[in-house]
Amino acid sequence: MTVEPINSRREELLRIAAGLFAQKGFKNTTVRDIADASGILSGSLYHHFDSKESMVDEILKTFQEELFGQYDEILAAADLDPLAKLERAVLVSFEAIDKHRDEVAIFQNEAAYLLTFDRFAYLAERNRQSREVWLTLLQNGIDAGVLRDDLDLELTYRFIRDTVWVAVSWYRPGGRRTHTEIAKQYLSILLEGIHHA
Amino acid sequence: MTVEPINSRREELLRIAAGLFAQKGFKNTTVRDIADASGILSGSLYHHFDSKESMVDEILKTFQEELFGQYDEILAAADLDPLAKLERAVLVSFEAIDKHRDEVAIFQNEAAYLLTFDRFAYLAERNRQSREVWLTLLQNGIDAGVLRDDLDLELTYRFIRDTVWVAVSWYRPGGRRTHTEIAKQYLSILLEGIHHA
DNA sequence: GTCTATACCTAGATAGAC
DNA sequence: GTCTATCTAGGTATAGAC
Repeated sequence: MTVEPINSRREELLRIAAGLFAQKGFKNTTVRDIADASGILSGSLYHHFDSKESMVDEILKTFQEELFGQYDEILAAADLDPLAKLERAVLVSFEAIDKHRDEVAIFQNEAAYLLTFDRFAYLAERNRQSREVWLTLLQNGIDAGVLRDDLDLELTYRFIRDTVWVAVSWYRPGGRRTHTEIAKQYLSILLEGIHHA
Repeated sequence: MTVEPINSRREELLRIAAGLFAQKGFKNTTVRDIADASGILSGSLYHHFDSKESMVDEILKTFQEELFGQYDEILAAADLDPLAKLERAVLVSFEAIDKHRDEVAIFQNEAAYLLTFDRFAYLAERNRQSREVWLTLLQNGIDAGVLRDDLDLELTYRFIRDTVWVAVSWYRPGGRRTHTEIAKQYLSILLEGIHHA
């Protein structure tokens, strides 16, 4: 006996829209595309949503609340040392790429464009927050003496951020390697380098 | 005394278009945007170019010929050992980000979309070629014993490719660090890792 | 080489019937 | 909750005057 959530149709439509936004881009996905993929006509979409913008807004907000909640937990975890926290943050990010591929791709590819609209100003705040998280993790590692202190912190942060999220452009679930395996190889390169010891 | 090339107006228009394509995306840049930025009306653009597609086509082709020419030189260089070749390829790539920021950004952000048109099929060929270059450089390093042999080659290739090119999203000439400084820090992380020795 | 004027199409969105 | 029908804006591209 399944309890049918009151908004299941709405969520289904958002799931379909997210797939298209991720694949073709927000601007390049028409409301007719979304309607076609959903088996209805474009006009009918407006019974569920105000606009195309509202759809992508809801998709991103829901996803980001979950992700940043996880980062907060890691930062607050009393039982993890700085290195373990950094590793955990990378693992959690790859988990997000696995579980919420469309949402990550939309945020990666469309944020710059969406930021030109007032209603998406909160995306800039999320970017700041993300920077805070990684910089804190790195600085704690340096202070504890486990991370190199001769590197430019800002560059290192960008290096990590970019390598993690850009993986969404090629990662596919069910591929040769699980997201955990990929995360571990990434961490190995990031921490130890590819130079032979 | 300057020799005015016969096509300078055409190149000027392409330069302006490239800036807009890089900043706003190909689809999201209208021919009216390009005309406005050039101080002419949209209809006048068609005196110089067949279509918007032709413009981006010419921008990408010109850039890629130069870049892949440089990679070929590195691969063929008899006086460089495997590690030096890898370093040189990274440096050349960051140089491209500095000198041809718009073109790199367009290739990074728009290739997936453009590939849906037949006329841009050559972009897939360039991707294959790029993969060949990095895989060869890495394999040569492993064979020579200077690079770790316990990593997934394909993942390592993607790691390098992504970290290098994604820098175009934040690098700005005249910033705190030159492209050469950035390339060297990147190489330091890539080769030695961020873990304290 | 650029402008004027415009054809033609596709986009997001709305109103009211069912 | 979906369909029919349609409005309006804005997009690419063209033709011919200047």
